[in-house]
Amino acid sequence: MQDFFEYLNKSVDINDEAKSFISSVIKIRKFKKGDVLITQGQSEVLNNYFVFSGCLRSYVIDKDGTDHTVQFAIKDWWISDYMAYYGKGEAILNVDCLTDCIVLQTDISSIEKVFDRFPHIETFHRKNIEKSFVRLNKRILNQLQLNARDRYLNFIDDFPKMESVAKNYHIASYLGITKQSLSRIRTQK
Amino acid sequence: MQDFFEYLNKSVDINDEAKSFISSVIKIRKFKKGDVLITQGQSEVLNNYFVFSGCLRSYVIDKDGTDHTVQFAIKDWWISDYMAYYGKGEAILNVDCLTDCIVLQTDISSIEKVFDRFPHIETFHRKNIEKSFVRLNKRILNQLQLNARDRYLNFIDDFPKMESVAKNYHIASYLGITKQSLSRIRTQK
DNA sequence: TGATTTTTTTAACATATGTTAATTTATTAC
DNA sequence: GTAATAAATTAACATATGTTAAAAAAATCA
Repeated sequence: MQDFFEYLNKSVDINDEAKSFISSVIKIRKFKKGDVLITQGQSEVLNNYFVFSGCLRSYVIDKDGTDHTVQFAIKDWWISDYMAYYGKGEAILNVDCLTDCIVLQTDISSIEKVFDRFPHIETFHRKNIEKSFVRLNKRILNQLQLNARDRYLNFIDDFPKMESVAKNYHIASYLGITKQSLSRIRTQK
Repeated sequence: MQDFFEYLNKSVDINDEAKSFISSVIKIRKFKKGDVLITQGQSEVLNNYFVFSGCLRSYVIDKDGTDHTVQFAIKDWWISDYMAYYGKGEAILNVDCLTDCIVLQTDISSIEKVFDRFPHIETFHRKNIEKSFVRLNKRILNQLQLNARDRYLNFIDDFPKMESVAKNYHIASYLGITKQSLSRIRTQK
């Protein structure tokens, strides 16, 4: 929990009142490798997760059984199915643990209350989501202009730690190629 | 200008003080078809544009001269190079007019002041960007799991008006395919 | 440690999409 | 309205990536 306030404190002043209010609405949860936090098709997604340790992944399994990775998350990252969480529909994605994980669980209605009471925390969040938006813009651009090999090189550059924790086929699924193609790329690197 | 307050008023209460402050920091601008608002490589991007009428496009031209479209914008949409605008670097994208346009021009420092003085407007913006974030998540997912034909069908579904105003090759460049491929898809639809 | 399961690699072949170039159609300018 | 220019289509061929299947390597487990 202290970890979380340290993370917040890097960018925003959190007084005791905010601390105690936040503490009262969040929850630390521990998961095992393979545990599932969100399942595609579930009626709603109310939680957003902040990662203390471990690695999680959000992805969809399509009608052919192929999976497509939207996001990985490690320490200090947030993860959820944001299409359902912000968009208020049923879950499109699965979120599960690639390793044992410790996460902080927030729920949307409490977080909105936090924003209401502490506008500077809303500002902090707003700037974070602006950054996330920028990251996605860059990813779209990558997807549009780079071939598989360059996307891969980019990926290991952007997420150097990811190669050791995610499987080959997880990364392939993030890049939008098959594991065989990634293997091809990897050997002739 | 009145149009803009109507747009805001749909989602947020704007009192006279807010109105006059906002009026003092925004600017209506008219552009001709082909006019350029942002050029890739320019040292910074300080403006975000709200469209009253017409159609604009943001895109990058890569080293081979191929262009890749990030976004189209029509009435009531915002457009800029958000990687540079929020990310504070040099412009990665071009933004120009596909038709004659009337836009409202905002600049980032003034908008931050608006947010400071009127927190409910920041909330409004925050929710908007959450929605944009959701849209990009969906686009990533489309790009990962659909073939060119399905992406195209999706596109005309999402942006039914776009086909009449954007060129074939603009749409192709948004979908991540060549104009020839789109032509192929279109005829055998 | 050895057996089983999972993951990665390899290879032959298939397919979607890209490339080049020519032709047709539509748009713009005089 | 005609000429000039821009855009869209078509076709032959090229290439990146997908598919299927098998083999090799690595990880897990009893």
